[in-house]
Parts: sequence; structure tokens; C-alpha cells
Amino acid sequence: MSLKTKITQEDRQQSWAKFESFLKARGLKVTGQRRLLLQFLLQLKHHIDADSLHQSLKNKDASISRGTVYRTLDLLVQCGLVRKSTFGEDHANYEIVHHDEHHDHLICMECKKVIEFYRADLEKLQDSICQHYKFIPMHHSHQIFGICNQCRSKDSDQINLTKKISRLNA
Amino acid sequence: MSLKTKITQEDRQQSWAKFESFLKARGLKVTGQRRLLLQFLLQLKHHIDADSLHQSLKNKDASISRGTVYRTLDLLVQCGLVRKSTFGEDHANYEIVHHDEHHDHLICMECKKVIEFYRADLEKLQDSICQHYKFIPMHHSHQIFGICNQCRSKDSDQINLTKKISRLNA
DNA sequence: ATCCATGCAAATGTTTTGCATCTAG
DNA sequence: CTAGATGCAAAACATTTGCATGGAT
Repeated sequence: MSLKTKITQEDRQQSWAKFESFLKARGLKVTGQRRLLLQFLLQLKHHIDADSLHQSLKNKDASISRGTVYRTLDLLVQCGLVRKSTFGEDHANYEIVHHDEHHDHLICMECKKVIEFYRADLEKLQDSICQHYKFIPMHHSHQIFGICNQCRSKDSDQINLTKKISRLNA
Repeated sequence: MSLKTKITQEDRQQSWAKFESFLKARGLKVTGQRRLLLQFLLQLKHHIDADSLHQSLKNKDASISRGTVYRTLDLLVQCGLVRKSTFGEDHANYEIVHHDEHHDHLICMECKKVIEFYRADLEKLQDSICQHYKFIPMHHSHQIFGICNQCRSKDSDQINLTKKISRLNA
């Protein structure tokens, strides 16, 4: 569901190089697990939570621990390669930040699907709001919760949908 | 820091009436603690986390438990009187929704201050995005993280600020 | 009287941390 | 070699839940 449909080999190399510099600059070490985790995220098209990521990585390196996954994700977030967000749930989700492109989310309250979108005019508007408050923006999180097209269509019984929406509203 | 600077007595009565109807409609009971909690939130100007709320309420009713605070907040959110949000932290914050007015947040990464803002054009833009995806929006969460004016001013040493920003960026 | 509300403590689920051991530089 | 990385299990934290008791209707 990524907006950038094609993630090239160069992208991966560039990201890895950035992480490597980041680590070296702080006297941290370049390890196989750090490489493994970043490579996995780079080929992943969607966001993922820490536990699923841990499970997936165990298939490739049975010994990797939850602690290492969390510690590495934290480094990647600090490095700016990964974005951490919460979709109104009790756990965080992680996803690769491609270049400096940013996208926001429409989250279906019914099927939990996440639709990504990007609108330059929205970004501009945000900048103008920040200027007004003399606020220096670093990053943002914009999530719209509602009902997606498919879930609405599935609900052929319009009365049920109306009920559902009024239940959700209050 | 609320946009609505004046919360009238009528507002409070209206909110309480709404909660009362909500409870009665579901066969739930109108209790002193539920009233206490809502009244406390209504007079509060800022958002608050569950634990601080619990501490504050204990001053008024020593017996109130954490569980009751969470259970009541949950009811208020369902009722539409309270909004629950997470400012990139590990715990949720709660605040009264005044009428159907909505506001978004600028969050200072330095002093943790939260500035509220409302822009009709931004809301309109969101609606048009939803239309494009045939998505029915119910509510949204929009947070911009950065450095507030005061923290920037405090940092009279511009070199430090530059360092800080580049550190935050990656 | 009935059924819901509440306090309490235990359980849950996620994320963090201390420590002994292992490994990259 | 030496500082940092890792696995493991325990700890920390916010939040939820089960159950016996208390309270609203």
C-alpha cells in the first residue's frame, strides 16, 4: 500500500549506508542482526508491529531476541530511517521512511485496513499553520479514522450501516 | 490552552445531561463517581492522563480506584464527550470535546507543551481527501511535532539549536 | 430485590532493562 | 583485547479484568 510502488536496489543500499554511517558516527557496531532487520523492513511494503517483526525475523535467524528487535528499531527511528506510529491501538507500528517523502493515513475502524495518502497542499497548509505559531515542525502524524469503501459496500444493508455509524459517533 | 476560552455553566449542564441520557439509555447507573469525574474534566482546561486524573480525583473522593477511572473514561469516550489521544508517548491523554468543535495539536519536543489549533480549510481539505478514497471519516488525529517559539527563543545560542535540530532529524 | 458499580489485586500485553556472555572492531 | 551487542528473564508500565461487596433504581 506504499505510495512509492518501486523500491529500487539503490534505495536499499542508500538506506543501509545511512544506517552504517549513523552507527559508526556513534561508535556503535555494524552487526548481522542490524543489517537483517533493516533489510527486512526495506523489502516490506506495509507497516509492522514489533512482535510480528520479531516472529518474521526468527525465521531467518532463530536466535534473535525481542530485546534486540526493540533496540534496533529504536536506533532506526533515531536515525530517521523508520517511523513509529500508533493507529489508536495499544502497540506501535513501524515502517520505512522513503527519502523525505511523507504520507498520512486513513484507518478503517471496521477492517483495520490502513490507506496511505499524500497531498502536497495539505503539507503546505501545515507549514503555514506552523509559521503562524512560530513553530518549527520536525515531523507529524495525521490519521483519519472512519469506514473504508469496501466495508461500506459490504454493508449492503444500509440500515445496519446507519446504526453502526451512529453507534460509533456516540 | 483551549480554543474555547469560556466554558459556561450551560455547557457543563448540557454535557452532564448528555452523559446521563447515554447511561440511562443503556441501563447503566448514574453514580457520584461518574458525575465527579465528568465535572472534573469539564472544569479542566488541558488534557490529562488517566493516572494524574486518578490522583486528582482521590483528593475529592479518597476511595475512587484506578479501575473506575479507566472504566468511566471509556464510557465518556463512547458517549462522545471525551477524546482520547496519544502524543507519541506510551500513555493516553483525555480531554473534553466541546460541542462538535475539533482541534489539532502542535507538540513541542523540547518542553512537551501542547498548542491547540483549528483551521477550517484544513478540515475541508481532509474531507476532500476522504471523498477521493470514498472513505467515510468519523474522527481524526493530527499532531505536528517540533520546537515551539519559546524554546527556540530560550536557545539564544543558535549553534546549539542547529545541533539540536539536526540531532532530532537523524 | 435486582443488577450494575466499585475497590482491590491479579492478569495482560507491550516495551524496557540488568546481567552474563558473545562478538565486532 | 575492549567496548558494545545480544539472549534471556525479570522488571516496568499502562491498562484490563475477575470477583466479592456495596449501591442505585
